[in-house]
Amino acid sequence: MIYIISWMRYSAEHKKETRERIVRAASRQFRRRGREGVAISDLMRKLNLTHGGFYRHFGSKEELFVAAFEKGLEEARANMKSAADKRPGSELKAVIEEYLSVDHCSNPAEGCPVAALSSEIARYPRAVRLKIDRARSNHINEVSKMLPGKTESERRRNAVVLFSGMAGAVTLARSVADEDMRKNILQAARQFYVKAFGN
Amino acid sequence: MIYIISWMRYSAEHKKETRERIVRAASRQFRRRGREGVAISDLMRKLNLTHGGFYRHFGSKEELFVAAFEKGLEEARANMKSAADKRPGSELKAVIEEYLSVDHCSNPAEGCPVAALSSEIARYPRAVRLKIDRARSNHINEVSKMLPGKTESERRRNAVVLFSGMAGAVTLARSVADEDMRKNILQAARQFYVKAFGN
DNA sequence: TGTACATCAGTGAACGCGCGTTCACTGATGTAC
DNA sequence: TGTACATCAGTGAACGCGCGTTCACTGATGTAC
Repeated sequence: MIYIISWMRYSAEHKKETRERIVRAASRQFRRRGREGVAISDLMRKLNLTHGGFYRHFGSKEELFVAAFEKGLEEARANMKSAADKRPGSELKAVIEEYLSVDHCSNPAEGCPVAALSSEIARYPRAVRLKIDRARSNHINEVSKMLPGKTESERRRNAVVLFSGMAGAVTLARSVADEDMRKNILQAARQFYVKAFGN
Repeated sequence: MIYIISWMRYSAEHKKETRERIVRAASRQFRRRGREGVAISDLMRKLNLTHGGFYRHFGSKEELFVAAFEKGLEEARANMKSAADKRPGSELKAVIEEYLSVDHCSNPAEGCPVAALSSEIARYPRAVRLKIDRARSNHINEVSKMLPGKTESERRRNAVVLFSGMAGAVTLARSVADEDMRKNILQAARQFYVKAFGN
């Protein structure tokens, strides 16, 4: 790692790549620990950088958060796509079962940023939330293509209901200490949403 | 307020009442601002007390949080009961519509603590989460009495799915900056959950 | 009944710590000449 | 082609602030005598 940095230092692509590395790491950390739980200096140290350089890439922690949230949505869509591709003919069912899996529940860092971060986003300044609105609207548009419904707006409504509901179930399960209870929550939700939406 | 304190000072009931006032205020503040967003000194100042006295009532902020969460669940049940009582014959429908109302969405401080706090609880130490498990299990027991289902465990599963799903919808709506979008989310969820569960 | 004393809720200064942000500095690079 | 210079990603000390927690102190109360 260190030698990669040193022979790449100051190359044309270098800054973009560093920024990218910061966003990727931040996206995972924020989903795992929440915004307050991630310190810029820890984040930079994990990338073999020091905290001072952060401000060559971002104006503030807030700006990083927004970029990280967007990156998280992209990753989430990629995960869904790979789950769907594995079960042609039951794509939506596959996505639901993957979203409500023990694996997704136990690994928030690689999971859906809406499930991990919505309740704190609700308390952020309006300017931040407006940027997140845009990223999320786009995400819903993409995701709603999988959903049943005659019109686009009906598919969007279905996507919002399904994904917010599943996010609620995963968030509740994550907050539960008892493992059996956690599994029961996920299983009950899986059964319900597959019946309500799954093909 | 101040003279109430002074003539009650050191009376037998006084300590219990002060503790109660702290829990009640904390419960609202935590739901509104999250755990990190509430400072002990601000909280005490609002009650015309100073921060030093806090530790005569609680061992730590964590201990207060657990008590505040329990108080929040009690308040949430009281709200549900009052919504249900207003519409005999459609109790569950009334509760669903109240939970997914713009009013509940706009007032987290007086709302459901599961919707407001679950995602941060997921990151708390296990000891805290175990205490919250107990309070929440009891809450689910109470709430599941309203739910359809032949057996108690079926009613509990339904309660978990319904309330986690609604909590997810309210949390998502709260995180959205655009007001129309927020209303659309709540309305779509209301329609869906009333159809799926409401009587 | 009156007085000395222990109790303890509440006060407010102080401590320690973490963290976002700033800033003077470094040194490798590309460019102007 | 070689040299002086501007650029700018990255460094690490320092600043300022907020906050949880501690602690010596206050003073009203109930109690022992």
